Amino acid sequence: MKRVIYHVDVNSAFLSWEAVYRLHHLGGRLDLREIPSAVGGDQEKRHGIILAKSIPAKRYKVRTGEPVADAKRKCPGLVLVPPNYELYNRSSRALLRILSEYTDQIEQFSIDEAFMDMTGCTEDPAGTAEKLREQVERELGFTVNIGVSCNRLLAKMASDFKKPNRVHTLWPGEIGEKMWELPVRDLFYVGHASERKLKNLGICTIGQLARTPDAVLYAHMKSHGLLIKDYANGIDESPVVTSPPPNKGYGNSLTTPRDVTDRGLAKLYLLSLAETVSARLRADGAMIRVVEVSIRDYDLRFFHHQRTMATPTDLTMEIYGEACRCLEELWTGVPLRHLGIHTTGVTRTLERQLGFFDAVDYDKYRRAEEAVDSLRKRYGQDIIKRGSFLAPQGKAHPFVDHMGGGISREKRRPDYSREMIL
DNA sequence: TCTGGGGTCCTAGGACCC
DNA sequence: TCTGGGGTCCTAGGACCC
Repeated sequence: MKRVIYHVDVNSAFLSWEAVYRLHHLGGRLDLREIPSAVGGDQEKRHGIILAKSIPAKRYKVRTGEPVADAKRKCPGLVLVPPNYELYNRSSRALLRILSEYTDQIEQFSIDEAFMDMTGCTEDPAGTAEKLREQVERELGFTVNIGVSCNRLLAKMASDFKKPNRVHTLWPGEIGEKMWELPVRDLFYVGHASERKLKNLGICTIGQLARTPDAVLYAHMKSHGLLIKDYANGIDESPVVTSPPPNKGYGNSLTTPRDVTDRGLAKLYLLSLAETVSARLRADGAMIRVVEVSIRDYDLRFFHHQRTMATPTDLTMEIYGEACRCLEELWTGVPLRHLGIHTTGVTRTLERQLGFFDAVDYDKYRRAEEAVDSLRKRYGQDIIKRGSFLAPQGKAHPFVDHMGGGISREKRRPDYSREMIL
């Protein structure tokens, strides 16, 4: 049977969701989608990047991921609104509910994108996609593009054609006419670095890439060159995966409101990060052996350093301790604007092998941290705070809420990264 | 008016073992 | 003493995605 795959992509997702919310719940008349506008982080907190923009803003060359300051320079009248991740999660779930009326073979690819395997579900793939597109607009008030083809790659490429509120097909027979003329940068998995290498080889369009000999691509780009050549020819056998694979790693990071030069403050940030990371590990029944600390300095230079532990752990204090040792070995004391903890080497067996010289009474600490987890789950993140996060006068420590979320690819899981534990 | 935060995968070199 | 080859693990760095 011929495969039928849809890729559903919410048009200007965060911005559309803000626009609909303001129209329906705040009784406003202004539709953010019709004026130059964007969702952006707080410049004061140094989170100032564009997370989504309206189509009118796009005409001013405002780009997702660029600094808010740059966007304002290009488009002085730009209306900026702060992000509201809770709203986006709700909107995303509402979309998924409608998609699930058409098939249960759904892969949520990010908060605003999903693949659907519609094989055997429709005699008229494009027509059914039109019905779905109309239903989303009618019931939810925002619009989607739907790409229709026989595999994920082509469906994804098709959904990126003319926007908004459109259905496009990209069957194998249409590749030459609809995809090969596009600049190579538009191809999935061709980023900045690949574009530059390809340009040096005289390859500017997807069609040129499709015809380049394997040996040339392998010599310059190794296996990635062969992957994108397959994509340029519309070749992709990957299945629609309905449940996300288990995490290979867990990490959190934050940009600090001011450069950090004080070791004590840096370690306090690490403790906060260790708490959020290890709470996610415990919630997932995962343990890790490798702790990595990453830093970005005032000059935006990036460094990281990792250590491997003898025994897997999910304890805040062990991860924090290892993170501190990483920081000591890594940091020369240059002012920092960003810190992160990433853990890898995941094990999912809950039994911990007790080392003979295990210094920590694991079970005792584990029970204590689990108790805090469940209190926070029931009564909110603020129910318990560490003493070290409180300033001497009993005032809260001058931290900001650092788990901002973002242009997230995160799948539906307990959403610890959104909440700040401080 | 300087550029967030969450991931995955690949490559390459060195250590270490057989 | 000098010569191998293959495998795994660890670490760092880079590229890509949303």
